[in-house]
Parts: sequence; structure tokens; C-alpha cells
Amino acid sequence: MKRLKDIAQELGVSVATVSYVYNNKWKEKRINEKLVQKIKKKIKESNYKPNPLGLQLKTGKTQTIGIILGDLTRSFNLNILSGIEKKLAENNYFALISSSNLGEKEIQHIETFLERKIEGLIISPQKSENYEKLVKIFEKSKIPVVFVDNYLSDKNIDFVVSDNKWGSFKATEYLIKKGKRKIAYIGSEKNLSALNERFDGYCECLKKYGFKIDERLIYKKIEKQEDMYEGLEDIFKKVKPDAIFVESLLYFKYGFKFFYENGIKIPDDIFLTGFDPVDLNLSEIAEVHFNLVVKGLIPFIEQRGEDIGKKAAEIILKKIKNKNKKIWKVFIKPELKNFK
Amino acid sequence: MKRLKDIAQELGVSVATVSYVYNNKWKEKRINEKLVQKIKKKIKESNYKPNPLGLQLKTGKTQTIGIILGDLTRSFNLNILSGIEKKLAENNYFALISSSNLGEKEIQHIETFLERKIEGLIISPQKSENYEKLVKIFEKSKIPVVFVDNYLSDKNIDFVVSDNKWGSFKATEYLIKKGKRKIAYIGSEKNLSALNERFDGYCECLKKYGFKIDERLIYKKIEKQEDMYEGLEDIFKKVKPDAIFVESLLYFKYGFKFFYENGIKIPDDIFLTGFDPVDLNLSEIAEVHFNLVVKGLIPFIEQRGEDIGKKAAEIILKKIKNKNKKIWKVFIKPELKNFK
DNA sequence: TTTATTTGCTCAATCGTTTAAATAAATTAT
DNA sequence: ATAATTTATTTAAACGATTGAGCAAATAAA
Repeated sequence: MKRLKDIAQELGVSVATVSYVYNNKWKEKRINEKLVQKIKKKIKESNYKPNPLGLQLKTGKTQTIGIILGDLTRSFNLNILSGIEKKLAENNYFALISSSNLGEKEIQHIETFLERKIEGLIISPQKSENYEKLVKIFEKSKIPVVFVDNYLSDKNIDFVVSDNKWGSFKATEYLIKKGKRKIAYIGSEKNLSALNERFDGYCECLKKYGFKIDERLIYKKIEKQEDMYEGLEDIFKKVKPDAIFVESLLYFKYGFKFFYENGIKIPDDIFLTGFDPVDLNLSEIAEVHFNLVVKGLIPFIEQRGEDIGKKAAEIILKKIKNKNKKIWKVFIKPELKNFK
Repeated sequence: MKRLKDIAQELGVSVATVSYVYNNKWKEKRINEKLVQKIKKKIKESNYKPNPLGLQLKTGKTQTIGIILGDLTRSFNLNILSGIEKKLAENNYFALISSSNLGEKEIQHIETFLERKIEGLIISPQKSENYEKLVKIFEKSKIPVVFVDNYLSDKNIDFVVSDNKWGSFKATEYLIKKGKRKIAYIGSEKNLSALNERFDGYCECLKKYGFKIDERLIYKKIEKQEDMYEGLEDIFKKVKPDAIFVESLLYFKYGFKFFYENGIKIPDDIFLTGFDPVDLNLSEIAEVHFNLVVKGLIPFIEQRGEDIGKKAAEIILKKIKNKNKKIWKVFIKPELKNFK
């Protein structure tokens, strides 16, 4: 690879001159137009690209953005990543990626990132317990940070998230319009904005249509996939719902087990909907010796991961370049799939 | 962040001295033991970490490995990535990741990687058409390269792959021992080592048990998921198999559609097995208006992605450090799941 | 003609490290 | 007492870029 120095030598000029030409600063530096052309030609011929290391050391800019997302086997996260990458690549930026599967190593990852001089950070926080610490680190580091998927309502930090409230409102409304009257809600207790707002949307919709919220239909104690079974058991023991809204259908596996064992058919006996596409690993569900009967489509709310990622990257790049103080709060409407 | 210079100033010594101490070279440099202790203490106190940019520029080492894998929504690839990351992190190395979804941008990605001064490359080639070009680039770049998933038998390039032949031999043997006599093979035509060796394993096993290979039972023209339907149709038209070995069950979706529409039950009417876990997106399969009946477990061959990734990272690191010329050719036996 | 200004380019410091070579002081050998 | 050696540390160049300041030479103004 040729260095600035090599090109300068070949043309018998100084390194500085070549640098000015390469960086389009020859006008203010009043380099002779003819020389400029000569240098430009040589630069092109030798396919010169500045050594990023020299450049980085000098400017302190690494053209690198740190990315910390949750479980990448979840396609939503992967889509976010893909969106981020595309946008960054367009702008000659790079992604340094760490998946903080359980939010446990978030802090540690960030510190390594900072050592590596990332210019910005896109993070999807997975554990609300870490929030305080995270925010402190961000404030100290002074690099732009954009949250995705979840955000902190009481802090002035940019974010790009799904319009979760809108999505669950719409889904609930859909169920109501289908004539459903006993709509159960199953979710977790994690204190994450995305999940809280899904519940809010459900409640608001019920209220709007004049239904009151029935505590017997609500189960918000899901911690691991297996709990889905218990959750349904718990609700059905108290009152038989005619529809179920699930915080995330992604891991509904054990819900189907419950349906199967109790002879509950979709959609004849119950309407099922929720966020995220159902994802069944057949080799796994087969473990429960399964007869799965599904007729027709399961409606679900699909989040636009790629758009979220793109937008987040766009914001980070803007903040790096302009250093303006505007705080972006972006909600991206998810898609309603199979709602008919 | 403190620099070497700061520490040196605070102690009234030169930068070099501190550097020698930090890098454990004070013995050969005969730095006074007491001073060494003082400096070490200060280093610890101020939590000094060398600025990677300065270090990188000086040494030319970026502590970064380029990773190019195929479709990351495929959990196998994700597992490889996860394995690589773990190993690299243990050794203070970083991963620069690019997923070359269709192998189209492989070349371009590699060139950007090289500009960024990666010290090594782990790649899972997705298109045999690119092989020649790839190999040329590698030879020119002189950085260590390790292939995963697929390899080039005629080149001397390290690789870590599943023992695909062993896996399909075992699976075929399993079917034979279950009394199956008409075992179909469904696969693609891509010229990739992993896929070729799966077919080899199938053939070898049949031969070993004294069966001859029946062309009517073999369909190797799968290009996209939908082709699975046609493939089965094609085979069943000629001769009704009692078992099917599928190159990868991951996208068997349309196979189930065929079974459903023709009233074929697993495992009563047919035995199904192959590489990779079946992955059904229920929201998608519902599109074909599905009644899926699965009784019991579907046996499948699960590749040890994480182990492959770890091993590949290990090899890369070794090659970077030792510069030895040994070529590693590692086959990792996959796991036989639900074979009973 | 002298002075001021513009033009056109080079010098040299800088970023944070590493490391060969130089140097000074202390010790040992002659 | 002088020279040679060992010990302990510093100096300075280098990696590859950027960039403010500096310096001639050419041109314009006085």
C-alpha cells in the first residue's frame, strides 16, 4: 500500500501538499491548479487510500461505532443490526459488535469499546437495572449514544424504537372488532419501555371501547419460555378468554403445548395475536410430543427492525458530524401482519 | 485517559522507562527494581491502558480479525460467530464482522477489511465461483486465513468444518437400521464441500450396507425453499421412499406442505432426517393453510457451530503469534440429536 | 526602487506508542 | 589512577497521517 510519502517523493513535492490535495483543501491552501491535477492523477493511479491507523491517531476518529444488542438469534435484533450496518457502510463507518446476551456484560463491553475509541454507541438495553450505570458512563464519555428497542423516558437520550403502544392498541382493537370480549394479556415483568408500552396500548384500547380491565385475564410473570404454560393455565383456571394478546409470540412454544393438551384450537376456540412472528423449532416442539393444528394465519405485529437500525445509524452519524444537541425521539410504527 | 507521558511526568522519569515496565521488558533493560515497583504501582493506580491507536500505528497490529459469514439468521452461522467472539475476547482481540449474505459482496468486504489492517480473516465461503479470486487476494495479503463451514480441497488453506460425511453416514446408517430400504436424498447443486460431503456420506453408507444407489431417489436441484415441494413430488412420482435424508432441514417448510397435501404422516408413513434443526416460522407456514401433524421427535444432525468458531479463532491467533506454516484441517463431528 | 501583498509550497510539530542507540554514573579491572 | 565494564536511564526516530506556521518567489502597491 502506498503512503502519502511515496506519492510525494515520486512527484518531488512535500507530503503536506499531497495531503492538502487529497483532502480537497488545495483551494484555501492555494496550491497551483496544474500541480493539483498532477497530484490527483497520481493519487488515482496509485489507488491511494490513507492508512486508517495514521489517520485515526492523528484525528482521534476511528470511524467506528459500537453496537450492543441483545440476543442475535432473535431476528428483530438481527434486522436492527443489518439496518445499522448498511447505513454505516454507506458512510464509510464500521460497526464493532458485541451481543450482550443477558445484559450482564453490557458495562464491560462498553468500556472496551471506549478504549477502542468508538465514536458513537448504539445500544439496546436489556436490563433496567443497568440503566443508572450506563447513563453515567455515557455522560462521562461524551460520545453520542442512541438507544434502540428500549428507551429511558426520564433521560434526555436519543432513541429509535417501535411504536409499541400503537401496535398493541391496534391489535387489541382488531380483536375487539372481531367480537372478542375476553381478551387476555400475557407478558413479563421486566421494566423495559417496549414491554410497558405494549401493556399500556392494550389497556388504553380496552378503555376506549368501554371495557374494563379484568385482572383475571392478565398474567405478567413470564420469565422463561416454560412459564407460558403456567400463565395460560392460570388464566384459564379463572376465566376462559376468547382471545390472547402475547407480549412476544417469539417464544410461544409452550403456549402451543398448553393449547394442544387442552384441545384448544386456533382460531376456532381462541384468537391468538401479539408482537413478533411465532418461531417454532420443530425439533424442539417435537420434544413435547406434539400435534399442532393451526388453521389459517396467525396475526402478529412485526417490528421494522431494519428501519430502526437505519434510523439509529443515521442519527449517530448526524450527531458525530454536526455535534448539535437535538435529542431524537423516534417511534417507528410496526407492521400489522395477517390482520384481516 | 492517562497516557504513558502523564505517568512518566508524574514520576519524573522518561516515557521509555514506563513503557519498558508496562511491557515487562525492564529485566533486559535493567531498570532498577525499586523504580520498577514504583512505576508498576502508579500504572495500576491510574488504571493505565495503552491507547490502541498509538499502539496500532506503531506496531501495525490492530488486534482485529475480519469475519465473513453467510446468512446470520441461520443459527449455525450465528453459533460460529459466537464461538469466534468468545475466543477472540479472551485474547483481547476484536471481530470486525460482515455478513456476505449471498457471497456477492465477499470480495468487496475483504478489501475494506484489509484497508482496515485486519490481522487475520475467518471466512465461510458461500459461492464456489468466488474461490479463485479469494485465494488470490489471500495470497497477496499474506495474512492468515481460516475457512469455516466449507473448504477448498485442492488448496493449502486452513479450515474448520463439520465432519459432514460422518454425519450423513451415521444418519443414513440409522435409517437402514430402522429397516428403511428406500432412502431418498434431497439436496442442492451448489458446489460446496459441506454439501458434497453429505452426499458422499449417504452414498458410502448405502454401498457399505450393500444397497445400490437408486437415481430415482435422488433429487439434487434445490435452489430456493419452494423447490423442496417439487423435489418431493419428483421423487414420489417415480418411487415411494420410506425415508428421506435432507441436506438441510432448516428450510424444509415446503416439504411439510407436500406431506400435508398428500396425507403423508411422520413417522408413520415416512422417516425424515437431515442436517440442521427444522425451523418453522409458524406465521409463514400458516400461509399454506396448514395442518401439521408431527408425532415424536425428528432426528437431525446438529453442527457444533460454537466449537467450530472457537477452533477457528484459536488457529488464527496461533498463526498470528507463531507465524508457523502448519496447515490445520479440522473436522468436528456434529451431534446426532434424537437418534433413538 | 522599496515595501506590501499574494501566491505556492514546505517545515515541523503532533497524536501515543515502541525500541535501538546514546549517555551518564557507578562499579570493577588493570 | 586510569581504563573497561556494567548498570540505569534517557534520547530520539519511527509508524502515517494532519495542519498551523513559515518562507521564498512573484506580483502589486507606494
